[in-house]
Amino acid sequence: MTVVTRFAPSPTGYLHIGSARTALYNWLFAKHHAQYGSGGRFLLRIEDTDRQRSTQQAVDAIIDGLRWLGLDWDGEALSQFSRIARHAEVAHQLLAAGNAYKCYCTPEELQEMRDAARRAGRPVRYDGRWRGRDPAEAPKGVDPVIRLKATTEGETVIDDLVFGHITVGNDQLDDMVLLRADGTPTYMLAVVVDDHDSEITHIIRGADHQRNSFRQLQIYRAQGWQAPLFAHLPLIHGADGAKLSKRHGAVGVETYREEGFLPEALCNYLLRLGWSHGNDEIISRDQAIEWFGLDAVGRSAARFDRDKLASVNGHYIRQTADAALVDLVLPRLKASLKGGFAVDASTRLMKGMAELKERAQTLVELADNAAFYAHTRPLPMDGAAAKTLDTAARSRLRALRDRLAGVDGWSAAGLEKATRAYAEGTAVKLGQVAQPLRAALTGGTASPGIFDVMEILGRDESLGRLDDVLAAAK
RNA sequence: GUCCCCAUCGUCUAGCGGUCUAGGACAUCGCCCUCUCAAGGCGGGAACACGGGUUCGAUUCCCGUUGGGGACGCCA
Repeated sequence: MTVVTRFAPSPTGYLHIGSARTALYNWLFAKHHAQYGSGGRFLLRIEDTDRQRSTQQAVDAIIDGLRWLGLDWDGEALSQFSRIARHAEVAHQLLAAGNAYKCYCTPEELQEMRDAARRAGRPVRYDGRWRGRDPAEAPKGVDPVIRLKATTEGETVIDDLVFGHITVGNDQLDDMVLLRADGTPTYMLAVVVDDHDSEITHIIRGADHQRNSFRQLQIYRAQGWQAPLFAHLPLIHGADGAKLSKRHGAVGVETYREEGFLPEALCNYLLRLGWSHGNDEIISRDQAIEWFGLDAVGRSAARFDRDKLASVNGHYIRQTADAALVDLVLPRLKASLKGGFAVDASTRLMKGMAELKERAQTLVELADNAAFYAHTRPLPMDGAAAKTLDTAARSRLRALRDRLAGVDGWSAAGLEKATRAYAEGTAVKLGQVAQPLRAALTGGTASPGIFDVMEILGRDESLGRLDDVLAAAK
């Protein structure tokens, strides 16, 4: 049997980090079955029936996010809105079959009903007052909604692929609205119809949909349709243990992209957040496809830990080819350095990347650390660097300057040798010379090995930067 | 309030009755390396929520308590 999964986001303006994980799991599940089972497809459907919220930009944000993460879908993305006629058709079938009925309650009446229930400590739900009522009693001028005539006795059980048996009494499920007064379908109806028509076999979605699944199951039953299998994913929480939302800060995938996280790293982190394969932490996409299964998905909610994400990102940065990192970092540097962007920045970055990438957890950090390579003279000094360049340090640099200038070939090894010889000759620790050098050449107090830096900068640039500092001292 | 679900280090997790004096990763602390910062190596501290069962034996199974989360829309 071919597995068919889907990701069905509603366009809210960004791809939520939790939705991204849901998409990833659906994608992996389908890919796994495509490669190691008897077939798998992953579909994308945009739940855009709420016309107010659904803008093209919001849809684009989701699609961009998925593309960036490398989660491709089979076929065209389906617009749920394009299928409202079909949804209405099913609602009317349900009505004709006696599995649904018209309800003439006004929104105010429903609100009162809920308030009263809450006050009395009763469960808050529709009391079914139009369930058996004669439509002849319908009030004038009120357009009815169509509600499902839900089963009231017994219980509904889901054999959840991650939670196991979950049960709810049918008396807990009320007669939900299928078709609004204006004739448009509700989410509850549209999802079921679309999932059925698309022949979805596995619905993998957040645990916040658990209750919806029970209710939707009743629609499948009423239509005599075979229901798909359900797998609910524990939610991702913020540091405070509550469902991850805007108030927790960055919640959209594109924010992480801007903050310099690699898509592979984000996917790896998200994969491990709620799913495990023994003690494996860094898992390639191919391995993930091979190993992924719903049985290893955890059942408790996980807190989003940015530090761990950053650590994983650091791993991926170190794994990424130098040239690719240069391409990623160059635009960031051009934007931040503006006019101070040196012509041979790209060449220097390429040479220095191997050492640079050991020292960064994000592309933002990488760009910051690489800025001294890309900057034109004179280099700006940060506070600590300026402090390092005190009178004593400057005089040492002045003495060292010509020795360096005399080094044949300007290689890191030769420069180091000359510097060490100078330090030994003047009974000064290497650090007392190397740190001022670092400050003068990079404008900071932390950098890759300073002799490598000098080699990459080249003789003219290095000496020039040194002279800038020495001249400023006069 | 009603219903559903969850429960191992600070965090993510391994564990699927005895292999547990509970393993890994992130974070944290210390040491090594060292021209700085990283990376890397070594090491330390840190958890089975509680109470009952079941069993020869429970982190693992069952029940309860406590704690936490989610859902209760003519939103999706």
